[in-house]
Amino acid sequence: MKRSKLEAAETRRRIVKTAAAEFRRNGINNTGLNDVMAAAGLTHGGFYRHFASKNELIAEACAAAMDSAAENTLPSRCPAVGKTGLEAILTRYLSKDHRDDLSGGCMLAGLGSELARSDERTRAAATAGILKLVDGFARQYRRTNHKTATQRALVAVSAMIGAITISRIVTDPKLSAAVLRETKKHLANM
Amino acid sequence: MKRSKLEAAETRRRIVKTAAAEFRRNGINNTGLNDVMAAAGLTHGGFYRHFASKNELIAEACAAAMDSAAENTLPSRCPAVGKTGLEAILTRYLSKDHRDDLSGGCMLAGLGSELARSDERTRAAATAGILKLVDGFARQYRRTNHKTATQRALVAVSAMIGAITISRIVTDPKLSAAVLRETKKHLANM
DNA sequence: TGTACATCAGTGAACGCGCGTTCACTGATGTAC
DNA sequence: TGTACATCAGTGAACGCGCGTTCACTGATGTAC
Repeated sequence: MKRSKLEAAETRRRIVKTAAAEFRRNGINNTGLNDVMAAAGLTHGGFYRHFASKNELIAEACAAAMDSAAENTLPSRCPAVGKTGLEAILTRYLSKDHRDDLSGGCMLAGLGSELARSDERTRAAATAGILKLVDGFARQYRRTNHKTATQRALVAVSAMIGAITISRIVTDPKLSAAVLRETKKHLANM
Repeated sequence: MKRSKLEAAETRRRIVKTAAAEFRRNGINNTGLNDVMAAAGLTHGGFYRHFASKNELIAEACAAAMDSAAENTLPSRCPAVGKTGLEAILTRYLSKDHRDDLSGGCMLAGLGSELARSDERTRAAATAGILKLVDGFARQYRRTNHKTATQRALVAVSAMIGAITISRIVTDPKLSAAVLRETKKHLANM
């Protein structure tokens, strides 16, 4: 049965949001359209009323996940007392909670090597998200000129993503915690 | 037709080595056993004479790729004149050549997010490789006590893997180069 | 404002395809005498 | 050392399954009069 335009737009948004979570939880390649549609409370047949292909959904889900990731680095979302914005970001990003939260965590850490093999559109969406992240991070370096701050932020974002990735691979819990702890310590004093 | 034990052992080694390259080139999930066996000059039917499952091959290929990665960080393999061992490692690892060499490059950078979802055996093999890498890297910090050197190496390895991953995702060549350049500069002065 | 019709979001079955895995078979290798 | 037989590495066809994609259908929504 046909739905109203409003309902349909809402459904589309729900599919993208659900996909962003499912892709991060199980990997893009391990997540079928059936899985996504079922998790969104739909049957898989209706998928192509909203998207031309799985790749289109991947690109949109990537953009959506990167937008929410960029929001997370906004200083307004880091109101912890007695900490600089930078420390707050590092504490949250390099936490065990983030490490253990695949579906809600940073898409770059959760899907990094799969994104590197994705098509141009998906990688462009990821690139835009990375730039937002880097910019938001650079703004935390007060009293530093813009160029230097951006350079530092590039390194910091790389290290953060690498640290979460390694902390998820490693089978030794102490090593996993050490990677997060040392990376956080290092970046806080950068 | 049956092959001699020597030939069979050689075949097995070839399959593992081929798999390590194919997995890195196309991703573990995107690489079928058919692809691996064909690239090794065999038909897929014989696979189960050598391995119990694809997961067994993944674990062995991971171990093999990590061993060769660890060898690459040995100072003996970095004989560049006028550079410290650390600089030589950073220059090679954070190069465009490495970024563009998927099948021969570091498995952690090429398959990071897929490894994080792999089974215990594969992740244990990756962990052993990471420890070797970290240890080899820590040894480059002469005149630094072992604990501090290891902590620095943990951060450096995280940043290196993150930087290669991001440099492969990003669609802007200048941004890609900047990530490598800045990460290298930062880690060299660490 | 009410009516008749076109649209199209969502359903559920079906498609071809490639995957991991199994199996009967072949024939050279390895072994027991 | 030679012979007879068991082993098993590799082949190629086949399996069941899940995937991305397509399609006929349904019936509420949106539109034209």
